[in-house]
Amino acid sequence: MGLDLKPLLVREKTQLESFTNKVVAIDAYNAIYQFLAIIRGPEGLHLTDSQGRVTSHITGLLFRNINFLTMGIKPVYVFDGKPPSLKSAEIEKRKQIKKEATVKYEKAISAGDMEDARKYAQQTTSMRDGMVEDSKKLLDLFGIPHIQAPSEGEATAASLTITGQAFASASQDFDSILFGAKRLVRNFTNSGRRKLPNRNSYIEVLPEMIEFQKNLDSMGLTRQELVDTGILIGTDFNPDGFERVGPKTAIKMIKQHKRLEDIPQIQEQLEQIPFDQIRKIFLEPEVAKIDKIEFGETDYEGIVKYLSEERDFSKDRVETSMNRLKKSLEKKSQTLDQFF
DNA sequence: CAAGGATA
DNA sequence: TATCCTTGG
Repeated sequence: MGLDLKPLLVREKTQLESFTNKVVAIDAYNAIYQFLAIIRGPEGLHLTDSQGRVTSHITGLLFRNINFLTMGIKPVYVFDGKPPSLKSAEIEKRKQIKKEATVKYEKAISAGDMEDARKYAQQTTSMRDGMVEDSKKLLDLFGIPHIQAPSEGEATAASLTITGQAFASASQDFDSILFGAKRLVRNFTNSGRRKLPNRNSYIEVLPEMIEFQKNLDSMGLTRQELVDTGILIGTDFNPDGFERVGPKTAIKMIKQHKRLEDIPQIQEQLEQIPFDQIRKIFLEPEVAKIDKIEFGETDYEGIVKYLSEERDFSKDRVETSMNRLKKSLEKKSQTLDQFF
């Protein structure tokens, strides 16, 4: 599960419109994963093409990017590279959860409980061969740039906000803040409704902005202290955190003692944790250095062709959406022309 | 998730 | 017209 910084952060409601003309570095895995988890048929199975290849992530990317481009938002997708070796415990943990979810899914199916089936199917979500390639191919057709991070994608996304090449980084995970992202935007989508895990009740989910400096100020911490606070709570690199330490206790400890080494009550546990290496992952992350982010032209026909001919999307449906995008951009450039 | 038809 | 519900592949 990610890092539970939520209770400590100032999160401000925002809207997609305030990102017009801004470059936003999107955590590609995070976005694709979300699509894979949520875009499913009635029994919890993915959408697929006639060859049985999953297409849920492509559907998600198609419509979301149409919306971004329509609004003049400039998305840049950042893909994960090789995870730091310290992440292996967390990765193993996630695998185990998926394994258990698979069993529960099958049980729910044979019991005929479709609601449960869906729930557990979502938890089995995993990235398969080809999905990254599919996604990159679609982005290329859109003319949307994508960046390969050497290691954690969030680290590279954060660095783009620091160099000023991106206005914000978009992800659901709070790790971005430890990586120093100037702005993190969560729920970077415009559909407000999201169903609660349990019942058929819905809640409004709006984009929210988390500003780095504002948060350091409000917490009264330096970035180093924030990273130590994160380690106390538990990061992907020490997923279990510390016993009986949650967000509130963590920040209290750091405020009082400033650094992990100086908190008396955790010294025994601290010996088991490579905290210095974890600090380094967040404070001196390995990131891609990018000269200039280049946006290309959208190949409208190419997108229709790829999706309808190769992935069995309805040609009509894709065409309608692409035409709407084209029209809206033409209109925009016309009003701009009139201006000059 | 996002679109679009159904519904009131 | 605004919200609900189903569908997409």
